[in-house]
Amino acid sequence: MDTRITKQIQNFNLYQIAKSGQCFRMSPVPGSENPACSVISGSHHAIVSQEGSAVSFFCEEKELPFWERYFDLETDYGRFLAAIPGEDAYLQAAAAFGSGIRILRQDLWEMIITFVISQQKSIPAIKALVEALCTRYGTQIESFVYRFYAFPSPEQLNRASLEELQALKLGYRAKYIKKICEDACEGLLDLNRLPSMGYEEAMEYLMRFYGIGRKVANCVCLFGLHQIDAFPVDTWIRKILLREYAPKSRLTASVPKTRLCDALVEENFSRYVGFAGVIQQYIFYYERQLAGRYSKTSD
DNA sequence: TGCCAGGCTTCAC
DNA sequence: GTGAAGCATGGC
Repeated sequence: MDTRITKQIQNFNLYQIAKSGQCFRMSPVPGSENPACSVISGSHHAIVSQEGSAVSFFCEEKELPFWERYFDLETDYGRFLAAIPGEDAYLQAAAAFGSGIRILRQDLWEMIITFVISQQKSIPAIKALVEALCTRYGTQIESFVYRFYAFPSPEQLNRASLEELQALKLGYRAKYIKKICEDACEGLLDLNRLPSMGYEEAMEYLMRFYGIGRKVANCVCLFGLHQIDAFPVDTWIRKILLREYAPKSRLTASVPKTRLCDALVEENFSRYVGFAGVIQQYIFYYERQLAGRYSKTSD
């Protein structure tokens, strides 16, 4: 039994969420009246549309609680926006620009594989590879609207040989994914343990696995475990830190840029206890959207 | 052709 | 412990 529920939600923008680079299976529905997106997470599917603060969820009735949790509807994001100090003009502008972003509560396993894939890839390329994995190894599901492929389980994905993964053009990431699948199937990577861990413990645990470094582990923590103190530093965030937060004297000093970025995150963003990851998403989205205005690199 | 993309592992020092 | 090199692929 499918249903349509409309809710009034503040600080929610479907378009911004879809473009925020945290999810890769959320796509605009062509020809829809209001901005509408098809969203797939794990083996769940919904159509979500928005008109002003009215957000409508089209899904099977029993799935509604899943999507309420997925979009983190219980959290007051206005509180985070209000906590940004006026003296940080860049952050003020970024937060105002992306004030409808939410940190999605996504599937842990899907986040691990997706962000291993994300290394040195553009967002459109990541989407294409994730979709290829789902189509090739995921279970086909008849939704209330159409057919789609669920994200493959560890067991399903582990059926792929290294050669098959390489054939999907995963490049050097293929061997990482193969090993992580083996570890997950053998219980070495215990997906049930991670949700009960704190941020530091989860980071340390995730980084033990082949192909998961600090940035990927942070993304998994933020988007798969809802550890919203996680602050992933990728090439875009690094660019912002060095341009907006590093005085010239520190740029010319002989301190390696990676170390400087660590210090800049600590000095400028550690104050946002309990929502640093939200702040990170604001600046990531802002930077990418502004870059997209001047080039076609942004999807 | 060269650079860049939600980086990581390996290796030399 | 640290920094550079090498890694696959596609888009611009």
